[in-house]
Amino acid sequence: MTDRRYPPVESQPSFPAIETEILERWKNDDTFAASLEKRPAGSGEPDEYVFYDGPPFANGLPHYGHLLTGFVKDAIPRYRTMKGQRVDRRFGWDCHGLPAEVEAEKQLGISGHPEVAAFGIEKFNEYCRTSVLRYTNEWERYVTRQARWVDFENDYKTLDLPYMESVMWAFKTLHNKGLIYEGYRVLAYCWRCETPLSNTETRMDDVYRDRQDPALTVKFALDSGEKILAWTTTPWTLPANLALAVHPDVVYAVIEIDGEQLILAEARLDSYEREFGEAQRVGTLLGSDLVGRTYQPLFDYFSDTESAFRILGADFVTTQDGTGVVHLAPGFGEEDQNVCLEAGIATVCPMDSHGCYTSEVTPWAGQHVFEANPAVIKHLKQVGVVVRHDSYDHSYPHCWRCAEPLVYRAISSWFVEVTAVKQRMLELNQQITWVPEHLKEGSFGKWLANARDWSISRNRFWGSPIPVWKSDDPEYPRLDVYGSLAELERDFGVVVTDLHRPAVDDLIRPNPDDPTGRSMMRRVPEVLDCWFESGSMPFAQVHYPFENTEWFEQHYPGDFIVEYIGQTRGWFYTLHVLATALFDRPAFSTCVSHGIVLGDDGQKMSKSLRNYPDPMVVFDTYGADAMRWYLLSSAILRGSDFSVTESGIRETVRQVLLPLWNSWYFLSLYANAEGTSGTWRTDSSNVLDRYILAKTAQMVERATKDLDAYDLFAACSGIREFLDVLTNWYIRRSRDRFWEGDKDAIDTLHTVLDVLCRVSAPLLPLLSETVYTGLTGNQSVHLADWPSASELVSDPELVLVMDRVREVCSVALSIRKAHARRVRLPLSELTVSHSDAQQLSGFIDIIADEVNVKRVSLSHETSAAASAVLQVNPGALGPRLGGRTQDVIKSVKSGDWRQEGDQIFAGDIELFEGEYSLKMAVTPGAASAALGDGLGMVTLNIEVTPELAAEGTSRDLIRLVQQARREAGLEVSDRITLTLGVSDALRNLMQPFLEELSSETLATSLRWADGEANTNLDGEAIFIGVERASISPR
RNA sequence: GGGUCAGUAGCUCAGUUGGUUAGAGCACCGCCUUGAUAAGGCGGGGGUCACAGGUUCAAGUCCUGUCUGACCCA
Repeated sequence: MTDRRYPPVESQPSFPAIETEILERWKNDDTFAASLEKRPAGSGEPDEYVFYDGPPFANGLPHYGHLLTGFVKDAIPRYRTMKGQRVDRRFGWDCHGLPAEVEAEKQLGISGHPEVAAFGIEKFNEYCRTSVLRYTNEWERYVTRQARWVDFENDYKTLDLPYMESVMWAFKTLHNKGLIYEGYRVLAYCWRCETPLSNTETRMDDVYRDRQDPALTVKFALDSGEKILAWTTTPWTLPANLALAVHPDVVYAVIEIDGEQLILAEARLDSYEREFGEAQRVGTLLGSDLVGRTYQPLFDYFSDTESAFRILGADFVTTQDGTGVVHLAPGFGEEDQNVCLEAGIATVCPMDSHGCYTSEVTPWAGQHVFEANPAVIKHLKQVGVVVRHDSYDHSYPHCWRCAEPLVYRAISSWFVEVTAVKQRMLELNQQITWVPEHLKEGSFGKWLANARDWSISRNRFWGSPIPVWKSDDPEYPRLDVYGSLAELERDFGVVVTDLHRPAVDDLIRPNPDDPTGRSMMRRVPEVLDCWFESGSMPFAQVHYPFENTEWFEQHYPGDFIVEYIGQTRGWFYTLHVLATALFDRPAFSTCVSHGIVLGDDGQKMSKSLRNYPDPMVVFDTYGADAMRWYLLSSAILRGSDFSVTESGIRETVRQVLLPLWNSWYFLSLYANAEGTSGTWRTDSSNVLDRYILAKTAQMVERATKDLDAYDLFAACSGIREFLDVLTNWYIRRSRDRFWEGDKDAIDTLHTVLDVLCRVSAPLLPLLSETVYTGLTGNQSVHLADWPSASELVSDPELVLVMDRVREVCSVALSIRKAHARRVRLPLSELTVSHSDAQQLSGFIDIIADEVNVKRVSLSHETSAAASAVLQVNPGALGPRLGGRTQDVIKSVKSGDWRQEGDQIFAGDIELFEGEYSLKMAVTPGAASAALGDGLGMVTLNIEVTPELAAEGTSRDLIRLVQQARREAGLEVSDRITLTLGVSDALRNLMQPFLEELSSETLATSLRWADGEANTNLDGEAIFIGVERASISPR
């Protein structure tokens, strides 16, 4: 067993090469599957941990945002697995939705509803299907390369028939609960493409362009006698006017001209100078005074509309332009519609899908609304209500496909009545843990509180169908909602194998309520918002409730989801809506929400700006673990945005990966030189060993706490700090012991690295795997158990004392620096003066060695080089003294304090135990420095005797020889013959140190000879010759 | 216009229930070290904690307002 050797470890590793090797091994051994099998599913909590994969939309390659989310989606499940829980991870694909259609249209060179219909819905959808799956292989390649373990074979797709059936079930269940209704929703609409546009589409670049429109100011006759002026840039909407809006707080002027009293915002009077320059001001009103007044409609097409033709109050009214009075046509404006709905005014929309007036607007029926503008204006002028007609330049949205100006139009839509469950959603939100925490009551909570009904239908082709069939004859109305394939089969008599259009549209049957047998039941044409589908993921991925009902009950809500912060309005929200409405439960118990990944210039990542390193290049240059650590240790996991820079990734390699690797290299080097390897042991009595084991235990505790809190940022910091202690203290101070093959040291470092690898496994899965498997010979670190601090050493006192030792050394080195005494130059004595100095007694060898002094003295006396300084403790002082606290602090700072026996006075005020401490300050110029707690100090004897100087020179010489060995390319254990060419004086000076020189440099012989000087010692040019000795005893 | 978050060193960010002299990494400068060495250590400069008020014995921290930025909503 003990003759086991570590595998050879490269001193200068290629991390990408190591990573691909591990990935290959995982693939061959199917380590992921093994890690699942090792944790058999039990009865749900607590031996299972439920992770929901938020489906990406894969119509492009993954970018940093996806990779970051993927790293978190991997790290947390790996951690939970090591903690003993089973974590199934199914990959999910979001397949439906507008991006797929847009991509298909682009590739097919067609655009808009009429063209798609002409092309054929079946062919079009078939194209969408292949298009969305085109990138799946690439995605798998990236995800695998980033070392994310996820089940691709058992993935779920929103286009799968079982998935779609579950979505259908959800729709019907909501309908049965009375939470689905059909209504109107105003959307941006392209009359040429005959399609509504989504928010995303109206926010694309180049959508807003300057355009000149007619601007019309018209008079509405109030029933109270005055006329109120409204302004519009869409005169064609005036026939559909149903109300006017004023701002309740705006001041409106009443003016009189030509016997008419006119009302408009006071702030707008100036801009109507031309028309009303002669008018008399006869009154002033607040908007709130006007609210509720009624007026005569301009047209009589909708004159019997209930509650219409009134003045309403609305906050969005401004006095930036127009008259401060807004004409409302609820069918043609979203705000118009909202205000009107609140006032109980129905939505009318006398425009057909081609943008032409319907027959309701009799004179211009069939005419395109834009073309009808002049006719409408002409008519209004004829009836004498036009006050002004001019033109207006403004930025106006255009269709991004066909560049025609858009209109806003009320579209028939299906809604989920979110407002009915809003209260419950807020309550259930209380059960969710949010990271960062402020999201709960912040963005998410506020968003819930203002939730409006959710429009879930889309006038599109590629998606889950709205499962509603309607009678095509209003004489015999009937509406059927379907919730399963079986129901469809029952009514339509065919086996349904595809729920996509057009197959699903072909399901037609006679209306059972129509005795004439003429009317037919036809599906409504819309498809579902794809967010409805992704929100259905927890149950739809397992085909609930048609299958897996028991499984679902045990795995809902999920334990953990993570996505970027924007999903508070997206996936997080739709999950929560459906969970509340369907199951009266939250969908997830913890949600991590990270920020946005930016380019190296702080701007959004942009291919054209080339402001970020290509992920695959980073994988090939630095490796996936470097990228993972870099992202996971950044503030992005605390919700803020974060710039990815190549230098940052390089820095990660230097600060994290290399130290870990170097520690492993170091251990393997010396253990293998000794012909041995380490074993798990925590019982070394060496203080350094005990210290690092205790530090390791603390590191484990902290990492566990941080990972339990999903604080990957903090977990990374803790490990990094530990790496510093490990490499810059433990290993550096223990070099000699390793050189001597000390088994305690080898076993201890072996044990520490074992634990470190396991703690790092979620955060550096590839590197920790290489080290761990090399170290232990075990199959995988990811099959290991998460370490527990109790496996190690608990010795908080030792940790405290050793940390004090490190501080003493650090202070001593700074004194050397201040007095220009290089470390190779031995000094005679270091004195630590501290009331607790004796606790360092077991460590004086370590200190002496580290700071290169002959002797370390411990003293509890205050050194002459220091003077006492009083420090107050305001925390204790404040409660007793109140307002006088500051006086005391001021006195003490100005030196106005004194000690009388046991009593301490600051000014006139006596201070008591606990309210102050007496500390030491160092006299300037002395070779001493205070310790951090101010209760002690370190003094260095900086006198350099000739003996010490000579010894220092000998150390310089040893170092030069070592350098020469290295330059000669010798192995660490090679013996050498050494040739020195120095002056006689120097040779005499070195005489006492020659034995040490030989043993330190493994010189089997030392020859004095001349030679051309090739280096320099203490200002003297000397020659050093190094040759490999022929016999190597090892 | 409203909301959320943020504003701390040249850059990226920590800063725990208010408490003495506000920290880290990077970058810069200087020094040192080297049998882990194309690595590492020590030290230095660099801060009106965005601004203005307020609460308090005491504010980077709590409150109010303003400004700036990001995101969301309108």
